[in-house]
Amino acid sequence: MIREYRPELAKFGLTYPQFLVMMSLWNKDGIFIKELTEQTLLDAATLTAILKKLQIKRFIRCNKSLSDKRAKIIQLTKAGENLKDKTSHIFKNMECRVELTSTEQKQLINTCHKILRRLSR
Amino acid sequence: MIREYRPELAKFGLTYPQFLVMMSLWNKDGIFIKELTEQTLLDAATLTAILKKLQIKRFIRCNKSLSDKRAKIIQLTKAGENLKDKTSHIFKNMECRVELTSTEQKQLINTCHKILRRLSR
DNA sequence: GTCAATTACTTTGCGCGCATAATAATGTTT
DNA sequence: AAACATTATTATGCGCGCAAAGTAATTGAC
Repeated sequence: MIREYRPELAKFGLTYPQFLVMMSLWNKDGIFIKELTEQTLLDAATLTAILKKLQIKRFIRCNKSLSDKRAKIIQLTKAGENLKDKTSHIFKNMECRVELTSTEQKQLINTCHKILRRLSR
Repeated sequence: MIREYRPELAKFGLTYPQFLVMMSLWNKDGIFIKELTEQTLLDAATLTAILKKLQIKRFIRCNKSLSDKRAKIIQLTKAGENLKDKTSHIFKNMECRVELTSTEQKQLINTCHKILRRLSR
């Protein structure tokens, strides 16, 4: 599925993991990297690299937090915000191509969560 | 799941993709890289790199085919064959940890195949 | 038989994914 | 207040995963 996302996302200069981060920020802007690792399940080291790329593309800004100087606050730029509507069709199209019933979708997500839970204890 | 396989596989000097290739060869030895790409769903370029590593570790041998000098035949060494029994517990342990009922397993595999089929047309 | 198209594989290059270790700021003990 | 542990993030290094381009051998068309 990630491979299939590639050509469409490439039109907006994004890879799938970068898209994941953007989706997380569209859902909640101005958060710490810590929170991003929880939302995306991406590793902190991986995120550092991805955020660097998104910064170069001017989709996000990273500033040191004043309350905790270790932490960084990740914020969308105007261009980053605008990307949300421009890319909203991509997920819908994939959902359509994959053609799972809502029951199948729920079952799949449910099974994956079950596996994750059992492995992480 | 791949991450969880890592520590156990590392004891035998294998990564998960390398293990995938070995499993394929345990199932059918002496095949072309072409057939390995179909069995493992790994890219040919990716396989080239993985096979190089397995060769260095002396688990496989690669020889040019006589009937078609473009193709390479991949064969298990004795050490490679022996690894099969030594590692047979690894998959079983994972199955046990994940604890899916056989219905859930079938559903999951079925759904994944469905997605693959629909994306590749 | 010759030449173009196809096929099997390799090379290169980039972006993760993650283990490990480092750095710097914050919390906690004593 | 000093020493230690913890936390947030970054740096380093290796192994894929895969697109794109390259090489060599084989097949197919004429």
